[in-house]
Amino acid sequence: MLHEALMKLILRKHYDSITVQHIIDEADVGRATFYAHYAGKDDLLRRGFDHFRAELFETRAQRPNGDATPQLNFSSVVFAHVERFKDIYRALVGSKASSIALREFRRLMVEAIRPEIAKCDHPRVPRELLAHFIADSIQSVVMWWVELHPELSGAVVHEMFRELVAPVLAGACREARFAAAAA
Amino acid sequence: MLHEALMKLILRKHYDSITVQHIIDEADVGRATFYAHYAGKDDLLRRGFDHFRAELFETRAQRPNGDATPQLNFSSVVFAHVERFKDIYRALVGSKASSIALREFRRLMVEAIRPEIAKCDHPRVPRELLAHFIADSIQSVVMWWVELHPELSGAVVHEMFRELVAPVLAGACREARFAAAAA
DNA sequence: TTGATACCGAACATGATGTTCAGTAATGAC
DNA sequence: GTCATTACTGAACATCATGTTCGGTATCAA
Repeated sequence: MLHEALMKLILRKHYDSITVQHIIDEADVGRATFYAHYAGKDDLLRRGFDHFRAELFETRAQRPNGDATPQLNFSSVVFAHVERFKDIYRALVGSKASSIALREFRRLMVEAIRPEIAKCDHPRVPRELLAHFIADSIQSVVMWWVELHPELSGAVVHEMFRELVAPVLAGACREARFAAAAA
Repeated sequence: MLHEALMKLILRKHYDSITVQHIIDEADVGRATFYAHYAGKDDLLRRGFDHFRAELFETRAQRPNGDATPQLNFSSVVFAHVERFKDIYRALVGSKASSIALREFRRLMVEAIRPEIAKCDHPRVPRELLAHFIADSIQSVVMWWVELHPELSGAVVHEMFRELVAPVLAGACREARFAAAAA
């Protein structure tokens, strides 16, 4: 209920101007109750990403990536998710909440990418940096999408993402180019 | 004086816990005076980037990029700048201020990159997205650097950045690969 | 019936914000 | 040297969100 209330409010007004009072009014919940569960509105927002995490890794589990080629299976799940909550993301980017939301988003992406590129090895770039780089690549495309071109479909933007990232992977992972083009 | 005071404080304590009172005490300035110049501490932080902008575009002006190949001249200036204020950046990333700092940083990068890739044309990705993508690539490498491996030198990290971005440019810009490798 | 658990909501202390205002210091023109 | 302008001072203030406390209520299970 609290998460839903927060999302409703985010669509209605700027995140920074939302107070705990607004949230509990919207959710029809007592003040003490709120603080019994969450440390504050930022905490509430952060924990909202738990749903996304569950969704993401559930899909990952279904499609295990056995071979050495990074297929970035999860990226389509990510773009589908963002498309679903596009309005929320657009509202979050550009508020002070973005430091929380983007940070959480980034953590998730790195976590999801790490196993994908476990077998890769770039000659001159540490694998950890590569993981962060790809994570931020997703974030980059997503931000451009929701902020400047929300009219585009998830599939189209996803394809642009693949175009941009494929050559990077090609430099680090054997046959990554083909894998990226195929999936 | 106010900018210096804020930087001192950022090194000493977490940005989020810094108040306007702290800043004016440190700078030995009256409260009313502060608000006469800045709308708040976030505004002060934001305007701090004006120095960086000046530095960046001054260098750009000195090294005009006449031909069609994006040399990303400015990127070395960026990494030098970050190295100089590494401690500040590290402190900023991970605070709520990062939404402000990163946003401002990103704007600057996009602004600087746009003319560099003016002559480029990716077959399947809009040029504007490419500009944002490269801007965020810088940000990505910088964040990884200051947050996780601050012991590395700017030159080393800069080289990693080139390695990661070169193949992307190669796909969009004629002879970009060579230009990136040379400069 | 009893105990546990969770929720309510008013009240409160705290602390930061941004504004106001009367008074002071410095700069520059005439 | 005087006057006007401009900028700074610092205390006081109203406002507002925060997070906590506490007595009381509802629900559910043993």
